[in-house]
Amino acid sequence: METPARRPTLRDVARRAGVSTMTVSRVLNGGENVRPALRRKVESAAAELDYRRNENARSIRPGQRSRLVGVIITNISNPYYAWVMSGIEGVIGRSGRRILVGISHSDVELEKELVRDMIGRQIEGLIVVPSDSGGAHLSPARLGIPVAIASRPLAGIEADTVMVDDVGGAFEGIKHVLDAGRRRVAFVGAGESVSTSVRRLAGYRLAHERAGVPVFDELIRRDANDVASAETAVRQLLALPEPPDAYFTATNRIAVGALRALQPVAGEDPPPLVSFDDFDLAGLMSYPLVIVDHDAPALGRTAAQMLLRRMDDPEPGPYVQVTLPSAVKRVTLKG
Amino acid sequence: METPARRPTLRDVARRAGVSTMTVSRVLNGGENVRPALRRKVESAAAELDYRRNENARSIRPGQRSRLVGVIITNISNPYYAWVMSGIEGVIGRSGRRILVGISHSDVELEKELVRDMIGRQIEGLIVVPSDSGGAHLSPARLGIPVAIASRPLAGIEADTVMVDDVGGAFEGIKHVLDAGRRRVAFVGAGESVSTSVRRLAGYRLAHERAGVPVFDELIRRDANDVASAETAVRQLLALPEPPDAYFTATNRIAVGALRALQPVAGEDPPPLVSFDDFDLAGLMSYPLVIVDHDAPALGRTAAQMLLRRMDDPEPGPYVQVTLPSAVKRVTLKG
DNA sequence: CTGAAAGCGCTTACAG
DNA sequence: CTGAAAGCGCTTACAG
Repeated sequence: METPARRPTLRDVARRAGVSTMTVSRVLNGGENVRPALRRKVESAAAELDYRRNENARSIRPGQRSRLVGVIITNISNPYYAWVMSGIEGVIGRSGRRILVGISHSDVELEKELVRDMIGRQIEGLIVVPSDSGGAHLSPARLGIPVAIASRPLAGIEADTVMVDDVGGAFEGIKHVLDAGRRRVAFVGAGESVSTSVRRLAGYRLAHERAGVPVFDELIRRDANDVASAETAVRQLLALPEPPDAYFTATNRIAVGALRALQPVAGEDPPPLVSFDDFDLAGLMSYPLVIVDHDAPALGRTAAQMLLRRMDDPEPGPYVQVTLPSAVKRVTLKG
Repeated sequence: METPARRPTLRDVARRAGVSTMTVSRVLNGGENVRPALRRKVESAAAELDYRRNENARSIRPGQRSRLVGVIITNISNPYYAWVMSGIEGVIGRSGRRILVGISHSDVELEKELVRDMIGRQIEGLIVVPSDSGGAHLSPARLGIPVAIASRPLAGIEADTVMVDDVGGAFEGIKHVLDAGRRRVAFVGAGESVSTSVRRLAGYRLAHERAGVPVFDELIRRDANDVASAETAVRQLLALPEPPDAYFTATNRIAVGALRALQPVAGEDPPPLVSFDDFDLAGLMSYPLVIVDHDAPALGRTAAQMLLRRMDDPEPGPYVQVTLPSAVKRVTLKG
């Protein structure tokens, strides 16, 4: 076993180079106003010791920025959020900042605790895919740092927000199957606490209203959150006396579950599936599909850009709300 | 515009509660040996100010732990790594620690920079899916903190390592199609720098050797890293004078690309596809598949557990190398 | 049970 | 160009 190996400090480097700590600090911060000879001495002393500045110590001085951004998402194992994260990381990483990541598992209490902890770690800004529609604990005014909200708008919170055109995308997708003559379109999504689902349901209703087609409550399932619960919900819809003649699924995970239930029993003219969000291999499925898609990495990139703008600019102006487009991307219905 | 809002400090709380900073510190650290009356005063002062301790300032004292773990992965948009991350997060989060995340994009220089930066931020431990097979910069002895390597073993590095039984899984999958009479099995994977691919190729060769079936170099493609490059490689294999009668793909992303090339031209008896890694909807594909699977979250969980053990135990003993099983999980070949 | 002093690793004025 | 002093927000001994 080696000894606990205290990490070298500024002072160690100074001692080794035979200069004051101030000179080392100057060299580390760009080396302005330091004689080249001294600078070289310091640089080689630092290299020999494998010295790495303690960023935490540095950042306790007021005015010093931590170069740390907090990102809280609800769920990392869902590929959709992984894509959002990828978009965030690209922008934040390129700005030379690091990411402190937290997973809320859609639990508001955990989300609050994550925020508090991150604030304690001196994040300069926060990007959140909120676990709920409420949330005064996410207010930038209260936290004292910029906040960008991704994916869902938050009631009564002043913060930059980016989301997807859920209503418009769902509307377009549903319209597609209504135009094709379908009259009993099922909605399979999550409950009222998931505001993307709420808005996609609004698009569903709107499309029916515009087309003058009645909505049947028995076809609306709001208890599907993942692959398994979606599969169950669709099986139950299939068992109705008068089953749906088309399906709308509010996320790609729900679409996967729905397909597991639908494909095995697909007959001559299977009820088409309208999926909000694309998924791998959608293009190879023999099952009739309408894919409503949007750009998940762009959601992350936009949130990150809004955050950086507000972090860098002391007078960034009023909060903005950006809605990214979502539209029917691919259709594999016959005819 | 509100004022820049200096965050409240220990001193602010002390002043408001009419006590010394020491008393506040004691209350914050559990409240042992503080008169209940004072403790309550401090607690309400802290609550009123919405005080949050500056963890960075706290952690500069020697002996104080940062409760921060670094995680570096090569790629976050690949669902496989998102699953690994999910496993890591579950274990680390439950231990009350936070995650500083870095994406190396398989770039060794960026990986080095990320490590250096994270060390500067006082991480207590590091989990890495390495971008390459080398890497003295990942040595725990050099870094002075525990390191857990996930997914690929690193030559000449003393560190806890967890990986998947690549050789065994590939062997079993290939054996399956050789037993079914296939004699020209293509290998589609990445190059020598991706050691999982290297080991899966070893399993491929071993299965051929054991079965006494020759390996044809023209059927081995090591230039597939993602969906698009895999699709291209398989198209070129299909154009060979004597095309393969089966395919092995080294990852699920490669499988998706291969399917895009194979399914549209599938005839009577399409060449079966052996995929290392499961993927969504594999169970619904009409294309003949052999799925070799392993537990990606378990890879992350195991790495995190190995790291925590070494972080908490000053004498954790010699480094361990854990190999998680991988086996044929599902077969949709006819007959 | 409570607090004044010293110090963690670094940087910001301020002298020279 | 260089460094001694003071201080960031916190905690660790040490007195009382």
